[in-house]
Amino acid sequence: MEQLAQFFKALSDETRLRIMMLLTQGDLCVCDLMFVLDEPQSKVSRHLAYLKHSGLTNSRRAGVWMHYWLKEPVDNVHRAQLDFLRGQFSHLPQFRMDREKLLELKKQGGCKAMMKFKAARWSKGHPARAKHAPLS
Amino acid sequence: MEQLAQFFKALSDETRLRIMMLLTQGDLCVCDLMFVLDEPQSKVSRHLAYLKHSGLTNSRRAGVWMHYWLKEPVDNVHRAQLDFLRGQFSHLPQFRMDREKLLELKKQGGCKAMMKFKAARWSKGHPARAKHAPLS
DNA sequence: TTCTTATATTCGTTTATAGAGATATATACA
DNA sequence: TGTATATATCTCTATAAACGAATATAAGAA
Repeated sequence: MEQLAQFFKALSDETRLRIMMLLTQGDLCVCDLMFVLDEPQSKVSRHLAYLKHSGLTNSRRAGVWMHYWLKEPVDNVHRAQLDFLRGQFSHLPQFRMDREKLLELKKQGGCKAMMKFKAARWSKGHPARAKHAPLS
Repeated sequence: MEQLAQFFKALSDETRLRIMMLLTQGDLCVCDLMFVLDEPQSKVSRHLAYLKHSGLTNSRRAGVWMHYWLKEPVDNVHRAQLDFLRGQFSHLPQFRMDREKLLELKKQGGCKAMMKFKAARWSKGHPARAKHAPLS
């Protein structure tokens, strides 16, 4: 029962819910998620760590990138949980929008290309990066 | 999505999970739950209030007793949530034990009779009630 | 009215969680 | 060696939850 409660707790945060629904589409790296969720890196990373500790995801390093994906179910309860997520809620507006944004991202070359784009924008004076902008 | 996250949060506590599973058996009063869960009154009452605020239960006063039951689903998401609970987890050991204890309670005359029994025990010196015991 | 009972709510404390921003780590590349 | 990048972790702050104990409320009985 503790694991069931922990599963529910892991899904009780909207950011983690969105992450889990996105991971039903396949494995993703942190910057994919940063882009789709439009949330800061430390936030995304923290929630990914939470999901991993809850036994819902696995991760693997691929060079500089960390890839996360849904762990294979370890028992019938776990399997029922994942089926529930996948089957019942994918039509909710937020999840649908997230999926579309992810699709668009992939179409444009994935997060690698997108990060370059953002970096370019930021170097032109994005306030959160101003201190890293060229001095002249 | 907020309501989905709230549903998960409501079920992320083991006491509330046990209460929800017990309510799938029919409506119950607070003292039924105190007996089955073996938890103090304020704790049971607090979690019942939480479930009600989360939109998962309804309640009705019947004399001195408050009865709680599962709210009828208000939409398809809600219905899926309840089906999920009912369908997948009733075999887990804790829930099974709780159900058996509830059955036993009902067989013995319900919480009304049981409270009398406990009161009798307590008046003989149960530490938690010692201050209410007769002085001589 | 007063007493008892079933339940709700408040109080004080403790622990958990979420967040932003800063810093640390690990890999790749020059 | 650096240096840049992707990610993880830490620090600090704020808010939410959970708990037991105590108190309040509401209904019934005496």
